[in-house]
Amino acid sequence: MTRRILVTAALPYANGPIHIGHLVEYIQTDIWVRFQKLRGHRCLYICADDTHGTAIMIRARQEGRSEEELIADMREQHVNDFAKFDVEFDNYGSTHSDENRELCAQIWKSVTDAGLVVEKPVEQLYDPEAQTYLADRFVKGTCPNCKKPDQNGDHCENCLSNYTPKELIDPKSTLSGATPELREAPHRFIQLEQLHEFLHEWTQSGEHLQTEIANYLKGHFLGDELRDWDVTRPPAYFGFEVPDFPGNYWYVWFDAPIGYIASTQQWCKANGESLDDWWRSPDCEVHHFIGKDITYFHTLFWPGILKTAGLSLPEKVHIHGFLTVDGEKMSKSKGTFIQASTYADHLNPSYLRYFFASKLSAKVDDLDLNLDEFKAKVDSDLVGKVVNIASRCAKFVANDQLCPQDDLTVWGEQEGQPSIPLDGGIFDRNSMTQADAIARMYEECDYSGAMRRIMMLADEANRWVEEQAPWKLKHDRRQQIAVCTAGLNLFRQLVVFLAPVLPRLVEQTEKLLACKITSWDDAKVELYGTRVAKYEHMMKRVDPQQVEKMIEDTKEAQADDASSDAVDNPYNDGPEALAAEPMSGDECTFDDFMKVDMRVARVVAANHVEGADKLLQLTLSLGGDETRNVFAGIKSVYDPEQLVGRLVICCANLAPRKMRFGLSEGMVLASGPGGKDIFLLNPDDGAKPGMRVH
RNA sequence: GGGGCCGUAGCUCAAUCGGUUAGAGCAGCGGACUCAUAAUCCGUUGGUUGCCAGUUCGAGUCUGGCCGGCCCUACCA
Repeated sequence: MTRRILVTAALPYANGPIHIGHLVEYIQTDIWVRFQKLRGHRCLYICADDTHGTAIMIRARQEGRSEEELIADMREQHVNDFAKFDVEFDNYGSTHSDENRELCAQIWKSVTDAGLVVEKPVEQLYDPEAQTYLADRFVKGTCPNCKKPDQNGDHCENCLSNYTPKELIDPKSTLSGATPELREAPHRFIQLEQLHEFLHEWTQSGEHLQTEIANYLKGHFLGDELRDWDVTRPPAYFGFEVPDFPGNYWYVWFDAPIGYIASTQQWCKANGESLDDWWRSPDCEVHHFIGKDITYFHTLFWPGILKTAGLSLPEKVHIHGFLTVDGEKMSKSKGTFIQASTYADHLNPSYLRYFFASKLSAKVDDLDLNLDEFKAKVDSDLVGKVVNIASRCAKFVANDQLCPQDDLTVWGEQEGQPSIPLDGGIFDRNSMTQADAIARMYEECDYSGAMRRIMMLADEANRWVEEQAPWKLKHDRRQQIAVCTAGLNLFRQLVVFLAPVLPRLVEQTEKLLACKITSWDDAKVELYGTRVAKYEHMMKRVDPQQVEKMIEDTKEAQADDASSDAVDNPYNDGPEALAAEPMSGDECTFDDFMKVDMRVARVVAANHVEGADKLLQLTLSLGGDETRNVFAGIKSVYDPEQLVGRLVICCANLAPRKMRFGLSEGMVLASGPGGKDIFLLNPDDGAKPGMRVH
């Protein structure tokens, strides 16, 4: 039965380039779509740029051009990047389109008519210079709790306390530097709670979501009343004006998912199809692929809206984890924030498609890109196993033809004895049992399982070629061609299995064997008699130098990005630390400095403090009988045992301070923002306790 | 602080409903081969399934606790 399937990947925000983290999703989705198409289903891959919101507005202002210019530019970049990785959309739209404006209006009307919309006043900080309301992340000020300056609008990195931006002392807008004012404006909300029962049922039915996601929603949201969702913003805002609420705009998250439908609409117009066949038909399955960060929107808010508007609910929301590089979150300062274009400048995109496929499962787990593993996997699996089969067979039949069907059969010695296939039945076994098993894994998004199985088959094929040793059959040309024909058929079968992942390998194979691959069932049909082209390498091993260059380029791009006037230094230290804690403007006189008496000290005892979360109690020796009892907030990083005996720097004449746990008679010098990042200062070898620091 | 997910060989991952002696690939080690891109093939080393208890005829799998890691969230979800 032919299915009708509409597939979306999340809309990338038009505020930055595509990086390899994004690509996990677009490649995962692309593989699934290519698989469905290969199976003969009608399948659309729909995506678009997400273009609205304050961030785009601000950026356009900073660049001195219109939002439209900015997003047009960005869209072109995104489309180029995706194309480099063979991510093939049926339509790539934009949320800033006429189609989307109309659909937003229609859906808004449905939601309003259903009685889900209410208006409530909202107090928010307003930047009078930039003339816009400020989201928390656009406000900085002094923490009301610990008085630390330059903290974020909603929480303090120093004392970890939380507050609202209006509690901040001396708040400043990060957009203009102006002091924001507290203003009130009406917002429209969607009362999701009215859909509670439906959402509970839909999310918990076990059909539409991975179990861990269903559990998460149940534990986190569905146990309580669902909060009203604030879906409009007062000016200035870049977005669509709400028709029945003049001067106000839909919040970007209202119109973004509707962009899926708008982009489909564009495709329908271009192809003479009806939108209702894709979004209002029980015969069409809608599948969303998203990252776990936007779970809430796609599993509660979005189904609620679709249900209310009478549109198709997703058959499935496929949620994946984040990409880490070498086990850690991608980080600009570590040079692991690799952009798609930077990767494509140096390495073959097929490598990444295969690597991701080999690591993706149907679970929400994060997936790690370890560059050593990346090289090992690509070299071993793709070059050593799969491509190798072609490489070792094709040259014996180059510019010749594959043998006829009869030559692939080994007849019994005597009349009446059964015949067996030359390959011992490998091809038939694969097409009868393996093809379906692998297809099931693709369908269930268990790509890693599929890749594992395909590699097993590649091993088997290599073993068979080894046994047959076509290179030893020079005396028997006919047999040599027959063996190579069987080998190349095994190879081609594997290429069909890998076709969703490696479209370029498909093209190369089509050229080599002069026969198109258009369907999954091509894996079940052997090829005879076609002409074989001269063999050329289909894929090279990963060049470590290129990997190296990619990382270097990434670091450079980051450095350019961070500070254009930075002094040339080879260490690539990022500006983040300084930015997080700007330098004091006040000058310190020599006398001021001399007032602080810093000494080398040895930790002679260190203990946990009962009842204290962050403190350790240290006994410092300044040599002789001179000791200091000091409480230091370094428990999160240091164990008492590892501290005893080591040298530290302490401020010896700090006024003693009574603390809850006792008297602290000094301060141990350390650096870092706190939390897991605390670094004790220590003197070089040779220093003696009691020495003064000048 | 609240919640979720995870922990299996050096690395990446399997293991159906709880069911035989926990399996693969890579890396390592020993050999073979030389058609193939230092590719391939054969053999082999390697695990107290994070720890402790419980349920069971039987636990990697179920329950409780502990340890460790990751993530979300902390009233714009």
